[in-house]
Order: sequence, then C-alpha cells, then structure tokens
Amino acid sequence: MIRKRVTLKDVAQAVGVHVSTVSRALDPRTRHLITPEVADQIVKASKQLAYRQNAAAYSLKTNRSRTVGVVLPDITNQIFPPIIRGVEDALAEHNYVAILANTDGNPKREENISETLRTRGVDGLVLASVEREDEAVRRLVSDGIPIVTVNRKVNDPGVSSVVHDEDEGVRRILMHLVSLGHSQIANIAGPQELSTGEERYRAFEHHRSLLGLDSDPRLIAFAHGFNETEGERSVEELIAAGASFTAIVCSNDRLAIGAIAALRRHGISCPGDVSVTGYNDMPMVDRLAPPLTTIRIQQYRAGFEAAKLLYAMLETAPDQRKPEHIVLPVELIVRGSTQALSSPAGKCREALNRKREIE
Amino acid sequence: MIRKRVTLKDVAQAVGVHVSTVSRALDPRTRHLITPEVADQIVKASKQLAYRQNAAAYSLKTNRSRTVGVVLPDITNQIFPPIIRGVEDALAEHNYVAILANTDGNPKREENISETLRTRGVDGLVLASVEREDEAVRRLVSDGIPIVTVNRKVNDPGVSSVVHDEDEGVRRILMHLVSLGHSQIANIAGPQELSTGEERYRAFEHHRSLLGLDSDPRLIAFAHGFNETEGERSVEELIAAGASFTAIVCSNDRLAIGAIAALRRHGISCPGDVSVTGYNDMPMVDRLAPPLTTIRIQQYRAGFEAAKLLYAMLETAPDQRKPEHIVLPVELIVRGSTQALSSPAGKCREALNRKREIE
DNA sequence: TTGTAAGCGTTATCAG
DNA sequence: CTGATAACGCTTACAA
Repeated sequence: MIRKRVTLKDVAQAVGVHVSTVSRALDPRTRHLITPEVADQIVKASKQLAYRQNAAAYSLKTNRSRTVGVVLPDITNQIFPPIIRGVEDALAEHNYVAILANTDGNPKREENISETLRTRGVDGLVLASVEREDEAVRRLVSDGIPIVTVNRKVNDPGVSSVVHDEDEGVRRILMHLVSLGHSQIANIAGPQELSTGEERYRAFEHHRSLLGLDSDPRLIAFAHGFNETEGERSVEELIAAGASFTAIVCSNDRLAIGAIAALRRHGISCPGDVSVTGYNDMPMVDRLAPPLTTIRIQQYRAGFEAAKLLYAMLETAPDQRKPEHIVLPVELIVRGSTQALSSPAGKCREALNRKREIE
Repeated sequence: MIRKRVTLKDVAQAVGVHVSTVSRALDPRTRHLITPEVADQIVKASKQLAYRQNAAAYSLKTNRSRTVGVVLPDITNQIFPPIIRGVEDALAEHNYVAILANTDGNPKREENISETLRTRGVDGLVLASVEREDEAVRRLVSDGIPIVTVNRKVNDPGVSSVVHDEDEGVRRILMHLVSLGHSQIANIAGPQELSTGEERYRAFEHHRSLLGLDSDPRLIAFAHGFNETEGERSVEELIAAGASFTAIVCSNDRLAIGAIAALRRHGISCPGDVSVTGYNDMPMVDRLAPPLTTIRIQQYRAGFEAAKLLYAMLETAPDQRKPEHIVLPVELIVRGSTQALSSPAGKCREALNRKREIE
C-alpha cells in the first residue's frame, strides 16, 4: 500500500500551526522569523513524519528546478565519467541534481536535447560538447540560460569555461621529447573545430618554433575525430608524406593508440623506432604495450569546478553575472612509449627508411 | 532579457479557446475529444509560440515526475556507462529522463541518495548497485516504488531484473580452456555478496564437476572486490596455496588484469605458462598485452531492457504489477591471454585449431 | 465538443 | 512572530 506523501499540511496539523509557519521554520533562510521553540517542534515533527519537500511544488512556485543539464558527446567515452562525477558531487552539496544527455555529435539529437532540457526547466547547463563556434550555445545564451563549458570552450569569451592548460601540456611533452634527443617530431592534431584540438595544435606550433625544431608541413596530420581509427589514418598520411620523424605528438590518447597500431603494422616499433605521446591519461593507458607517455588532466576537478561556477551564477542576479574562465594545471606522465633517441640521431632515421623500403 | 515562458494560457489566448481545450488538444490521449480543425490550430499556435509544457506543474498535478533514478556504484567504472546510455535511450522514447547517483558502495552515501531521489519524486528506480541481500532495496520495495535491477539482482525474486547469462558465460570459458588442453584450472571468484560474483562462482563449480576437472579448494581464491588489486592479491593467495594450475578463470576483467600483472611479477608468463580469462569485455582489454580472452556481455542492451521493463511497470496499475526477469545471452571472445597447453604433444594444438575454426 | 472550476504543495505578500 | 490567502501552470471531473 503506497501511503500518500506527507506534506507541509500534515506537519502543520501535527504541530498545531499554520502551513506557512512550517514552511518558514523548515527553510534555513527564514527560520529566524520563527520563535525558536516552535521552530524546534516543527523540525522535530517533520523529521518524525519523514516530511520531504515536494520538488514539483517548489519548482512550480519558485521557478527553480534545482536541476542542471549536463550535455556531452558520449558518456561511453572514457574521459567523461570523471567529469560527470565531479559535476554531480559539486551539485549534491547544494541539493542540485544533474540530468545527462548525449549528443553523439549529432545535430538532430542536440536539437532534441535542448528541447528536453528546456521543458524540464533546468536552471543551467554544463556543456562538454561544444565546438569553438557553436550555434546551439549562441541560442541558449541569447535565451539567458546560465552556461559553463567544461574541458572545451567556445570562442566567445562571454561563456564561462573550465579547461586544462593545453599550452603547458604540449610544452612539457615537447620538452620531454627534446630532452630525449628528438628533433624530428611529427604531430597528429585533433579536430580544429574543437578548442582542445585547436589549442593543442597551436601550442605545438608555438613551442616547436621556440625550441628551434624542424618545421615541415609534412610532419603535421589533422585527424577528423579523437579516435583510434583517425590515429591510424593520420600515421598513414604522415608516412605517405615522406618526411622522416622519430617521434609523434598526438592530440589525445586514442589517437596515440591508433598511431602505435598503425606504426606496428608498418613494422615500425614504438618506442624502439618512434616515440609516441598521448594526451588525457585515460584509464588503462598505463597497462598498454607500451604504456603511454601522456599528459594527465584533472577531469574530476574540471567537472567539480564547472558545477561550482554554474552554481555561483545561479545564485547571482542575472544582470550582474560575469563570465569566468578557469584553467587547470596539467602533469606530464612519462611511461614506456617514449625513449631516448639511440645515440647518433641518424641511426633511427635509417632504420625507419629501411623499414619503408622493405614494404 | 529573459522572456517569461509560454504557458497554456498564452496559447489559449492566441487561438481564442480555453486553457483546458489547449491542454486536451496537446495531449495525444485526449486529442480525439477536440474538433480536428481546432486541434490543428492549437498545435500550430503552440509550435509557433514555442510552447513547452511546464514539467513542475505537470508533476504537481499528476504526481508523476517522468523521472527515474539510476543508482550505481561508480560511473567511473567502465562497465556502467553503456548501461546508463541504454537506460537513457530507452527512457527518452517516452519523455522520461534519468537522474544518476553514485553510491561508491558506501551505505551513508546510499542513504543520502535514496533521500534525494525520494524528494525528487522519481517514478521508479534502476539499480545497478544492489547486493544479494539488500536492506535498502527492501525498504524501497516496501514503500511501493517500482524497481528494476540491472547487471545484478537481489535474491528476492519479487524484484525485477535484467542480467547476463552467467552460467553460460562461465561454461563457455571452461569449454574453451578444456579444448585447449587445460585441466588444472584455478578460479578467482568475485565478491559473494554480489549476484554476479556468486553466480559465476557457482557456475564454475558446477561446470568444473560436469567436465570432470580437478577439484581442489586450493584452486579457488575469493576476491573482496572486482578490481585489479584484488586480482593481484588473489594470485598471491593461489600461489601460496601451492596447488599447480595452468589456467585461471577470473570473475571479471579487472581481476584478470591484476592477476596477469601478479603472475608476471613472479616470472610466470601469460599465456605462455598460464592462461587467464576475464569477464565483461571492458573497453581496451583487446589492446592489452596479452589481449584478454573474455566474455562479452551486452551492457547497453541490459540498460535498455531494464528501462523498458521499468517503464512498463510505471504504465501498469500498482496492484497488477508482476516481476519480470530477463537474462541476456553472452559471447565468448577468444584473444591472446589463453593458449593451448604446450607440454604433452602437438595433438593438443591441433585440437585447438579445429576448435578456433568452429567458433 | 468545449468551458468551468477545483486543487496538486509550495512560497510570498500582506495583515494582524 | 504567525496566519490567511493568492498564485505558480497544469489536468480533470463535471457542467453546459
């Protein structure tokens, strides 16, 4: 038998006061209006009756749902769960909950999603799926919905964001490779519509020239997605281009995994012949063969900070909200996929060329 | 400028009818009560004004939130995201959304979670975090909340579930190992409070005796969690016990990964000296060294079916709800972590090749 | 076929 | 400090 939920009215009746008194006594922000003894009685009674506020009624009245939407490309992609976890943990502190939605990068799905979330009356949005120029975000912003992007950002600085220090990450990777004696370094860049792809590529170019490394357009391949297949394809492109290299900097781990597989198929070993680096430090990449040298980013913290930022916005009057941008530090994780260039730098190049002739 | 949301009243005014007419025209189930032309007009106007139902008002009135809670141990654990995805996709078809909550296996957190979900007025629950004897579930059931467990189940058959065919999975693994010539097969069993751990263990014992394999208690180790560390510890236990074995059946992939690492530390190679099998076919286990032989389970589908089941319950009057139990088929994935027992003869190897072709 | 009106459980305004 | 009352937007008997 499903007992009807207890309401303010029930508590009021039990204590012998009016509903509105109960409402005030139970809200920390208005409790001071009530005589302490009465308030205590009310609190006690509400506990005893197991009173729980009706979220729908609260929402209807206050026009706040204490719900935020979290939109991401695909929860199945390993880098997102920690973000979500961070978001939820931060929200939980304020009695907010999250509704998830996956876009799959599909615009039609994205349309549905905003529709659903709007109907649900989410108070704000955490977006992990944005492109640098994002029409959907523009619409949402112009509708006045509080937004924070996480992991990525849009070009418009008016939209708050929490991202990782891409420039520093790429710089550390290049420093690491250079310290191992590498100078012919290729780059598999990520999709340039995404801020991560673009910023990592830009950082690569920047620090490469700062370090005085070979600059050859044949050493750059652009992946059209952050996945293994594109990593493989990009290596093919690099090899076909014909410039020799002893290391490849990949814009994320999955590209690196694909790259290593493709190299192997060509009889080129990693790290023996070519060092390869990833980015993100996904789960399990420490157990691959070879374990991946990569940049560790703080996904959980990014999610947490993003939610904190969003909550702060929600607590601020719409007309005095200011965008904020947080950049989280990153860490270089050196593992087995990078190794020192075996003494004379030309030796490896020869090995590579030999391999190529054999095919 | 945040424009106030369009309500039924606005649409009614635009068309020149009463709110209730609009309400009826917009609900497929009552549309037939309205003159087609009027209905069309209303639909058109509502589209044009971008009317969206106020979820809070709907909930308050109908006492249905079109929201379900999804409770799991930790979204960061790789086997859960596909489940969630399945749940959300199935729910989306009916305009339901999911609220996620992570227990971390922590009872205090679990308490908070039920509290939050109850307050939110979820219509039902998908539970991926249950133990075989679960106090929390009992409470929820006795409160009359519709529940479906996924991936795991509780002992009480009154609670609906969607699980994988553990018995068949273990059977296939054992058949596979036997066909490779193994007869001394150890087992790293999972936590016995969880249905997965218990069923896989039971299946192992059952099929082992059916196949006439060595039965030695020293060939069994119980892990206290489904993780790599416990896999390592269990191998130590197995080795310390002193019975010799040529294969280890692990209750899931993470245990297997830990087991292989521990074996390696002892100078025992996999699959050269000992074959190891996993369970679940987590992402990336095909790229480990060695790639893991394992059982593939249908996590997405499990989530999808669980949500379908739950939705069906929600559409059924409380007094005529019947528990349902779905068991999904599994698949053996043979990779590099298992190999034919080399010692006696090449005979064994031939058998293996035949077998591989068959599968 | 459509309109009327009540009421879901809260919060907020205004008296007292 | 507390009570009465209205209103949030919607669904749904019931009336017309």
